[in-house]
Amino acid sequence: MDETARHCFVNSTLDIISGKWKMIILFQLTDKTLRFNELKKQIPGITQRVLTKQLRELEQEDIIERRVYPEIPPRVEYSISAYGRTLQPILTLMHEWGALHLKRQHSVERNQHTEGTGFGHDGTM
Amino acid sequence: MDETARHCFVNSTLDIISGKWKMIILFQLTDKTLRFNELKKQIPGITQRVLTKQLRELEQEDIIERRVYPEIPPRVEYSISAYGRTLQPILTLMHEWGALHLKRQHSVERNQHTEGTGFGHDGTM
DNA sequence: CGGGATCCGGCGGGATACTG
DNA sequence: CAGTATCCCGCCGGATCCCG
Repeated sequence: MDETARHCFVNSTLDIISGKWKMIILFQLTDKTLRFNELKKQIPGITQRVLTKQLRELEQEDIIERRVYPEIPPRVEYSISAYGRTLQPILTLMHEWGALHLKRQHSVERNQHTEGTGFGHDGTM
Repeated sequence: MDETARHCFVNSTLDIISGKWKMIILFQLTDKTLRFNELKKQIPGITQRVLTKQLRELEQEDIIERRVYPEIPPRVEYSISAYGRTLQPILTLMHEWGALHLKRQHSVERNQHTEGTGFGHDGTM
């Protein structure tokens, strides 16, 4: 089970961070604690139902912490857990790679409509 | 566009490597070139249609290369591109984190059925 | 051999209304 | 305020058949 199923480990990580709004949620919570509606305001376009679901999934994996204050009206605060912070190196790498990738995509598009079929084959980025 | 949309870059990376069979495909191709049916044999459970689709998606992002030999019967070989190899640091990190995460999950399960409600709160993994 | 064409089910995500 | 409860839809992945 060494060479055989390495992709399983990668996929278990992917399962946790895959989700349309998970990344923006994690970024919002990296440096601050937020209440449910504060979080919702920071994420335009998301609905309560979906925000709740994504938060529950992250909470279930111990990536974030949910603290409920027994008050009226209710107050619920979300924050990143210590365990969740261990994801940061991965997210940093993915952030850098993604930025380069988008740049690369743009240059490819430019080449395609200026050269037609010609290719540089540089591949060195 | 610095603090605002970092998650977009991460998501652009996620979009590329997310896909039920992408990881196992990449691992199969890391150290060797494979023909279509060879690849299919190495990935039990996948269908031709889906394998073709995942390969096309990876090819479109320049992660893998597809070489067609104009022979009869046809021969098509797939291999990782130089650009695809730039993903390796990310995959390595995700592999390590995922392995630790699975271990952690197991210990949590053990604690839950031996202690019931008691929690160690160690969080130190 | 390496696909493409067609059909299909499940699930992630969304819109809306209601509630302790 | 911070959710649940319904209903709904698009898309990814799967099964099956056909083709140069």
